[in-house]
This record gives sequence, structure tokens and C-alpha cells, in this order.
Amino acid sequence: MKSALRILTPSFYDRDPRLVGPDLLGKILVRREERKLLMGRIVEVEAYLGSEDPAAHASVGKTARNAVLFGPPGYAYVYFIYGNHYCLNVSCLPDGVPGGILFRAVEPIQGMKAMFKLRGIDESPDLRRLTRGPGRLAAAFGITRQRDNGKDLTSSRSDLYIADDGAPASQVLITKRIGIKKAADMPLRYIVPGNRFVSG
DNA sequence: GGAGCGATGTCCT
DNA sequence: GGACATCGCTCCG
Repeated sequence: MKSALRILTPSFYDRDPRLVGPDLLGKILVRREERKLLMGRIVEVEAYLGSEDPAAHASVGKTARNAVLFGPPGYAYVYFIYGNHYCLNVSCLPDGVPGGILFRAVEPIQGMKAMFKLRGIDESPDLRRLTRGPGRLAAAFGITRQRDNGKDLTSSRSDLYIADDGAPASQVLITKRIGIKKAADMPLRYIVPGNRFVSG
């Protein structure tokens, strides 16, 4: 029996990213795509802070690009990187205080056929090709800056949100963040230990 | 299976 | 002009 999905509320995100990050593991990322529902269980995220975190986009201060990170909690910050890929984040902390969480990997639960199509690859038994890594994950869920940046992820009217399906709290392993040059030693990456969809 | 590298948009100096 | 919170393709073992 599957419990009803409960969308995470602004108060969930209105906390330090170091608290929000581990709590997001095991939650469900949901995309409504026409008549289809795409769902994945979150297994890897990273926290990005404010001025005290040189790796964070917010560390340089508020700009047009990163403004969502400085806004109210629970909004999508989507940026384009390396000329090829989008990455999805959610803003944390109250309006005016920057911080967020980068979604790095999910385990596909539903809508895999649509995900393969959005990724532009042939269907294969290895679902890790769909959603392992932030760029792949964004592609599989059809996430772009144009479509999703600034979107409220706490609204039931949104086509993109994060929900709790009542699963027990996940085990959490904390490691250094990966794929960055600055502040590479800060322990701000949260993963489900042993999960095959975790990147790196 | 792992190291090396090109692709390529956007922001910042 | 350079950096960049990445990925997929080579080539080599």
C-alpha cells in the first residue's frame, strides 16, 4: 500500500541547508509532464551556503542569475553549466538569506519511459543512465532554466515539487562535495549509503 | 574501468 | 578571456 504524497512546505526549507540536505534524502522529486507523472527518490544532494562558502553561487552576492537563492525558501534555482547541462537547486532559509541544496541524483520510481525520451537516449536496463548526476537528473525530468527557474516547489499547482511518501527517514552519509574546486573540503554532501544511483 | 578531453552558454573580471 | 556545482566520447589497459 502506497501512502499519499505530501508536498513539502516552505517551513521545511526555511532552515540551514545543512539541516535541509540530509532531510531531503528519501523524499520524492515529482514532475507532472502532460498526463504523465515522473518520480524519483532523492539519494544524493549537496548543501551550498552563503558568503562563508566560496563554492556557492551566492558567495559573490546577489546577481540576476542567482537571485532565487536570496529569495524565500522552497523555490527552484536552475542554472546552466559547461555549455551543456542544467542543474536543479532549491532555495533554503528565509527571504533575504542565501542558501540552497543541489540535487545530484535520484532513483527513478515512475515514468522511466518518459525520462529516457527526455534524455534522448534509447531505453536500457541500466536506469543509472537516467538520473545519476545533476545534469542527467535535470535532463530526465525535463528541467531547464527557462521553464523552471524561480518556480515555487511547495505549491500543489506546480508541475515540479518534492513530496514525502511516508517512507522512514533514510540513512545519511556525509562526505565532501564533488566536482568543485573551491572549498572542496567542506563536508556538505549527503548520500544514501550504498545506493547505486549515487554519483562519483 | 579509468584518465583525458572537447563541447559550448552564461556570468564575471 | 577565463571559469565553471558536467557529461559522453574516445583511447588505453
